[in-house]
Amino acid sequence: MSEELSLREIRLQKLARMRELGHDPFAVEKFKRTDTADGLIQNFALDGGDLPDDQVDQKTRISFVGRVVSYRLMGKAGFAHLSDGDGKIQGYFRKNDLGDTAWELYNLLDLGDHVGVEGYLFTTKTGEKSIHVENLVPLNKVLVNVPVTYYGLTDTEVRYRHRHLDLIANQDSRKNLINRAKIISSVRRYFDSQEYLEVETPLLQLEAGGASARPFLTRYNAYDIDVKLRISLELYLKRLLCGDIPRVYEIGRVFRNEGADATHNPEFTLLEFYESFGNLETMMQRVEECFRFVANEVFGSAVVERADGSRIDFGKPWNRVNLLGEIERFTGMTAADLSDFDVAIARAKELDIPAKARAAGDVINLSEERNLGGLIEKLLEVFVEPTLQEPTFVVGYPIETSPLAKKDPNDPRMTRRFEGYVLGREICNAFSEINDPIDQRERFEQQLREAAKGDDEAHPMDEDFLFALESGMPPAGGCGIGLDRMAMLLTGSDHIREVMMFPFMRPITNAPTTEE
RNA sequence: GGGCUUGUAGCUCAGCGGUAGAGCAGCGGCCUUUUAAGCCGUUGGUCGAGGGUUCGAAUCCCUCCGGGCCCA
Repeated sequence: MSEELSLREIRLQKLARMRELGHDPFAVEKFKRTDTADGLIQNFALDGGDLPDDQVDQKTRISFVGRVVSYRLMGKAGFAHLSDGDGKIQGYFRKNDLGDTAWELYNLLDLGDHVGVEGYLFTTKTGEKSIHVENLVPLNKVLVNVPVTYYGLTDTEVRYRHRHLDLIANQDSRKNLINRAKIISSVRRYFDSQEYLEVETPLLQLEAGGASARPFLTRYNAYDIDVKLRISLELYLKRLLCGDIPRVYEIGRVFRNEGADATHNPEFTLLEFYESFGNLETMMQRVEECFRFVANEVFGSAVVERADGSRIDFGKPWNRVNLLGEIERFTGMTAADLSDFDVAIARAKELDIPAKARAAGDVINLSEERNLGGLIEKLLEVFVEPTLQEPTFVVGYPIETSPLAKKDPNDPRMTRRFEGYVLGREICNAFSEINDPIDQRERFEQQLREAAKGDDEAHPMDEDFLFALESGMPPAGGCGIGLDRMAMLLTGSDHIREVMMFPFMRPITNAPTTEE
């Protein structure tokens, strides 16, 4: 073979030679495998199978399919490790046992090719459980280098842009991403087991509501109208409560037109669930049960041990604290101090809150705060959130930032809303849902006033939703959980991209070569 | 949006003003139980892109394009 040939050309020639030999890899449609790699290794041990070579049970023939991840040719015999993704097992190939054709096929293999093998199990001189291959069937031919080397693939950009390579090369990535899928499947099983109905609601909406975020805009040509991609699931799910579906949930993609960082991707997977005749305490129980259920199902224990060695116990109830109480505890600002915006700002200056924020490694600029609710949430974020390492529900959120939550009957400034925190990170948001259509309309009107003042994340008016409330919605609790963040929490991942198969990546404009 | 950091062979990385390197992968040999096989030989690079400084730039400077971390 000419040495000037590219890697691709060399492999195409090998492919051509395989076809000459009557073994076109791409013509093969199926290959029956009897075992997985992990299964073979385990059964091997169960059989007491570490037999010396002369006692090998040649009757137990097995077939296996895998990708070539190592290749050692030694004259007229050779080895190759075959991976089925989750595990790998070594194959031993001998010219005398394979015959001339299969032996040449073995010689034509490259790292990354898929092959089917048939043979029997044996243990090598050095003690590795292996397949003594008697028949070899190439199942494809890779045309580029596949990163199956000892060094693996560490370039994060390549890992995210070409996830299949990451899945081949990195067992840790593979495990995280598979666990993410299992977590979501387990969440679904939990709600199914609790008589919740799983539904799907529209992604294309005329007004994107249910959360504070800017939507993506798109165009519906047939109707000649602008539409928006949803930013939450909330309003349609509550319309189903109005339709007397008492327990309903959706796991779906939502889209928020904002920056991407370690905890944000422009599209992410949201779980929202609503339960008629329940309130925020009901939601707390659901969250506790759901995390316990998922931890047990996916990780085999209510105590989750994360990759970084830390442990979280979902077996016990979450801590419950009052938002204003915690702010007073960590800042000295009392509920009375936080009863009026101007009073609060003056008191914050007295207590030198900005300096305390700097001491905590954060920033509070009092002149940037526009209303009491915003200030309260800022204080929470800077002084309280970092302290919430154990699973904790923080109860009682300001009315200005909670336009869909019922008022607290004991404090008109606050709502019957909580957020759940673990390891200092917000993990869920829940409340007793407003079912008073008059109250809800007033809240929306207040949001319109905020929008007029320049808040581009203020909630839009939604007459169809209000009509549903006027038709009668039972009292209900509702809760949202970002499942990507839940997966980060449970797998110990520090970046949202580690638990999303295909995170959004900025396009490459000066197109570098991705092959050759 | 701001700061720091990073981009060199298919992969993992070194080189940081003086003729682009190593290991692995690839290609040609030898080798019928190897283990990141070994031995001999060998191919492979617009050093992310563009501009500047310099006798000379992967290296120093500027802009841009990606990635990561921190902050907003």
